[in-house]
Amino acid sequence: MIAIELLEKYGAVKKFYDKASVIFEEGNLPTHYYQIITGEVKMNNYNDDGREFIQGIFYKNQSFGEPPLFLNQKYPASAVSVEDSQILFLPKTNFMKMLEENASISIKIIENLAQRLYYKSVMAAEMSTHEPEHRVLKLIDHGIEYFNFKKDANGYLINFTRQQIGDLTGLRVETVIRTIKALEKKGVLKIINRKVYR
Amino acid sequence: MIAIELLEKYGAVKKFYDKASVIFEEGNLPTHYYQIITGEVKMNNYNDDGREFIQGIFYKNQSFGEPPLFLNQKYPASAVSVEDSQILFLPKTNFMKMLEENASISIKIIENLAQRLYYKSVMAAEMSTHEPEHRVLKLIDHGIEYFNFKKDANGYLINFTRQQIGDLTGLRVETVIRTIKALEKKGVLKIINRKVYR
DNA sequence: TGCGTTTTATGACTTAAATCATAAAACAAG
DNA sequence: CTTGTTTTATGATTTAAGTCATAAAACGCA
Repeated sequence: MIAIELLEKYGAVKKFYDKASVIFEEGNLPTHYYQIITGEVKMNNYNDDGREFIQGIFYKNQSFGEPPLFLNQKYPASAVSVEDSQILFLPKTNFMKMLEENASISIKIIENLAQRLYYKSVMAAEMSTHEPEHRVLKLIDHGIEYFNFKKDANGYLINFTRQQIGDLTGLRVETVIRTIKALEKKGVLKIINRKVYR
Repeated sequence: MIAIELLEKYGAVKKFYDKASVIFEEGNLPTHYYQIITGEVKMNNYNDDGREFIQGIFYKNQSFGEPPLFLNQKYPASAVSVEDSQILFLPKTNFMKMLEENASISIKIIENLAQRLYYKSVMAAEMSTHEPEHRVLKLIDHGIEYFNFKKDANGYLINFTRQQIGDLTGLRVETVIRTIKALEKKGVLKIINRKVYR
């Protein structure tokens, strides 16, 4: 997260997105730096037969879509708002200028990329094992650590739908539903009127 | 890649590793920055039933293992030499000092992390589709673009064993062998005395 | 408040990749 | 050169997750 005042100093502007609107699309070249003021954004792919894969979900104060911006490569995935969202836009050239003039920003960006790479590494290893229980549980535990899941008397409320868990882990909804039930039976998580707690 | 002279100026030292030796292990805390002078290094995990997953393979002039170094987190994978290798070691504190004093290094690190994140994103989407032909071909094409595959009259020589392709894509050797044969039959790659060309 | 959509749920069936077994060719080491 | 190991190879069988069908509960919005 970069301070909003600093971004605005370099010319960033706010834009509003209704739920389910496209912010940028897979295959396009990056033109801006994006940071979420309010709302929720997912980055996703669709494969040949229309199946969705969610690369990641981003919340308030998080940025997304930087890697291709730095590499001048096409976006490998699209960005879509999951909720009504307010996004800060900063044109690439201004963003680069800001980086040059504010050395301390670089280390923040490095840490942010490192964090995301860490997540991808862990999930890649999980996804290669093919064991649904592992995959789902790793995702949930990662979510607790890095997303804004709320804790209450029942534990952490996992703020994902079964479908989202499926799209994040490469599993089908039915498999996720059955896996979550199996994990409940094993006592590692709770289902309280359809909501998942850990 | 950071200039060797600069690294040495900050106190980096060379170490030699025989083929198949461990450079650091999953679960340990990072202490150094590592850069390959000669040789080849893989980063890998083993899951509960002993199955290997290769996070990535690194060659001459490439660095590896930075994300946990920046985050102060445990390594999510181990680093093992694939060939006899010469590795440059720079202690973390010196590395951080070097970063502070050489702003231009930061942007290189950012680009490097961005590149790796890009690869992980593409492979994650591929791996979620479950179609072996897709996965194998994406890996091969990525290898051509970013690894040191040599081109000759037959095309690019894919310098991976079937087992390595399996460990990088989450497929079993037998599946990789059959998939490569299928891809050959379709004419998208060639097998010339057991070696794969594209 | 009512209606369409999304989410969760369950059972039956199919299928593609994993597993198991076995072996030949190539390579590496002594 | 011999021997042990790794790599490539192929066929038979198993199995776990995907697919398909169907539906109830919950949610959202008009």
